[in-house]
Amino acid sequence: MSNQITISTIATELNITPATVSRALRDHPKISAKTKKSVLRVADRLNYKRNKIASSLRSGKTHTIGVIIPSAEINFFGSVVHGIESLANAHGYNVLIYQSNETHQQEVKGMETLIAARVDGILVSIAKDTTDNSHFVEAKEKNIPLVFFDRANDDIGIPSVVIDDYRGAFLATDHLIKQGYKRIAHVAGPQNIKVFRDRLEGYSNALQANNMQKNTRYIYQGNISIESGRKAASYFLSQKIKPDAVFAAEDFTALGVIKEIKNNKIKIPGEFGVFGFANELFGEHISPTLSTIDQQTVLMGKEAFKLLLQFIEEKEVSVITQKKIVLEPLLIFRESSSRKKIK
Amino acid sequence: MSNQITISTIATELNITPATVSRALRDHPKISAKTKKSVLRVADRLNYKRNKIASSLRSGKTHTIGVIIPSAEINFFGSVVHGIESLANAHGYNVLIYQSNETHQQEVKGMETLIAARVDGILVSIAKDTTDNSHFVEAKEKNIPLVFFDRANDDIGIPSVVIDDYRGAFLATDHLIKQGYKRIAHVAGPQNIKVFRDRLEGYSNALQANNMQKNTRYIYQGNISIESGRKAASYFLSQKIKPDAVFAAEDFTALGVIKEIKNNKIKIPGEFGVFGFANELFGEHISPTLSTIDQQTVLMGKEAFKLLLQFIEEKEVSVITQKKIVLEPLLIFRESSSRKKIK
DNA sequence: ATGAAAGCGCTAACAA
DNA sequence: TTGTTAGCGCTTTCAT
Repeated sequence: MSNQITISTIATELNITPATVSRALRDHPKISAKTKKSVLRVADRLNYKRNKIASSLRSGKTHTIGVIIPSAEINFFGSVVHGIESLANAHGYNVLIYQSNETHQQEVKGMETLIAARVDGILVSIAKDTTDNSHFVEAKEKNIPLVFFDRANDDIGIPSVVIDDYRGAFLATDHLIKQGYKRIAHVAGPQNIKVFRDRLEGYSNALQANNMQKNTRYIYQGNISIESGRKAASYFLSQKIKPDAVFAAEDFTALGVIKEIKNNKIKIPGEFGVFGFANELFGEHISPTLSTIDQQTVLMGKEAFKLLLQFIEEKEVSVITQKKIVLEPLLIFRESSSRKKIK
Repeated sequence: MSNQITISTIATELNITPATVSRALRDHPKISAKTKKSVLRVADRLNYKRNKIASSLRSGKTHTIGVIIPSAEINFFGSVVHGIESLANAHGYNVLIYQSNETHQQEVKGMETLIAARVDGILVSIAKDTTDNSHFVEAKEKNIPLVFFDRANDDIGIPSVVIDDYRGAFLATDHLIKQGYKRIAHVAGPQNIKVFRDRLEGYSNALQANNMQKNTRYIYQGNISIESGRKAASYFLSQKIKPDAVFAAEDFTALGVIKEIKNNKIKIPGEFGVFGFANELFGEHISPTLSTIDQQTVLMGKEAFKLLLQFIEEKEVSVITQKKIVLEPLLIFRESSSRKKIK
């Protein structure tokens, strides 16, 4: 820790000034090739490493971005972070992670912490609990580059990268209908999160587009868990006219549905169809394999970073402020949604 | 970004010096309660936030730790990061993530980047490809607090938090034997990673402890994938005297084994037993449900951070340098390893 | 209990 | 093309 090599060390050794060393090190155009070479040589020999803290203090740029996710334990976010990180590192940026644990309070704290750390920009996937958006609005007013991914809010002029949840839901529902299922039910996710509202809407409109009646008793309000999938299935089966298929807002819910339906000795697929959403890993390993929708997580992370980088590099943040990147949902057709039982 | 509130702003307003403000803000004992109160009040009113960059530059502490993981996309690491982060934030530390993508080269780059970012300490889970440890040794020599988790190296005097892979493997194998399986095979993981060597050893010793003969034809060198599990199973089934159970070094491998064995119309459990390792999410949702070993990921993350924090706070890094925390593997008995077929 | 002054290491305007 | 000088905002001796 002692005896740090600084630009002064190099300057002294070469009988030039620290400023020249600094310029040479950053390949400043007005420094002679000769000086650059000798500086680089000495720097290399002494194994000099620029002190980024000092550099940040002076330049005001930390080359660090912050990422706020609900939880690193959720596969989806780990995967998006993977995408963010890979591109960020390639561009010389570090990534600070902060978990909101789905609470508004920790999300606010995360914003404060990251801003206090003087990150150059922040990527956020909004917590389930968040209804008050003032912490985002404030950041925006402070001109801190901010981009949402997946869980976005379109109402406060902050750009985002999302997938087309509406379209994914529409296509999944439509697929079930085309397979010949007649009474499609839906297990919805928390409606304060936009992605789940969109999925519900996609489901509804697909019914409508196929001249099928929307039945409120075929919509169950779930909460992203195996258990709520089970409950939804029980509820559906308790009705006089039972649904014969379910589009679940999310894979774990779909899994719960499958378990409960199988418990009742109803055959999936054939007698009953199921479609999920998220392409969780387990989907292709359960029986029946789960039809679902891939959200292009790694790509989403990369696009989010790219968009943020534009904001960081633009002087006028406001210019591209309404930008929104919508990725295609990729439908994955497996056994659970087909009409014929695949053995 | 302009017009930042600094300690000078507060100082001017109160007609005191920045030094006093700085002290008051950090609750320095020799500052009068009255001064503290007024400083705090003004700071609050102006919404002052300490500039951590400047603070770091001056004090030499960034209150940031770095974490190097093979990939954020792997569930296990996401979960450990979750543990690290939760405790780090509670202690006022930020967490910088770096992914090695299992390559030695990126791991070295990660160390350099994090050191350049002046993190206060680094947590590492070693990349699959890494055989040369000089980048760790150098960090140690520079007195940079360093702690390994899960993928550790015991030979270079760096503390670590791991689970007892040997014991987990021993108990899993022993369990299969106690269930009545007679010819237990093993699908090993990459032997340059210590955890997999330990698991192989635990397997071997469990056989020995039960007076069962070790048979090299019952050991298949896999590489942590479904595919290698399938290949291992085919290989085992091709033998004259076939194994009747498999302890797989990892869950995905176990899944591949199960798929292949089922393909051959052999009943699991009953005719064939399978035990995995890692407690991946899918294990409880496949059929048969997978017996496996939980690695206490979140706890591991927390313990790793705690240990690192000790190092950061100790002046003499060398004192506790040989510390090693070994967590208990938690065996999870499900259907795949029982002797009677559970319907 | 507070002030004065120096400086962490780097960058950037201005000069030369 | 290079040097001079002045900080970025904070912390920390050393005085008082």
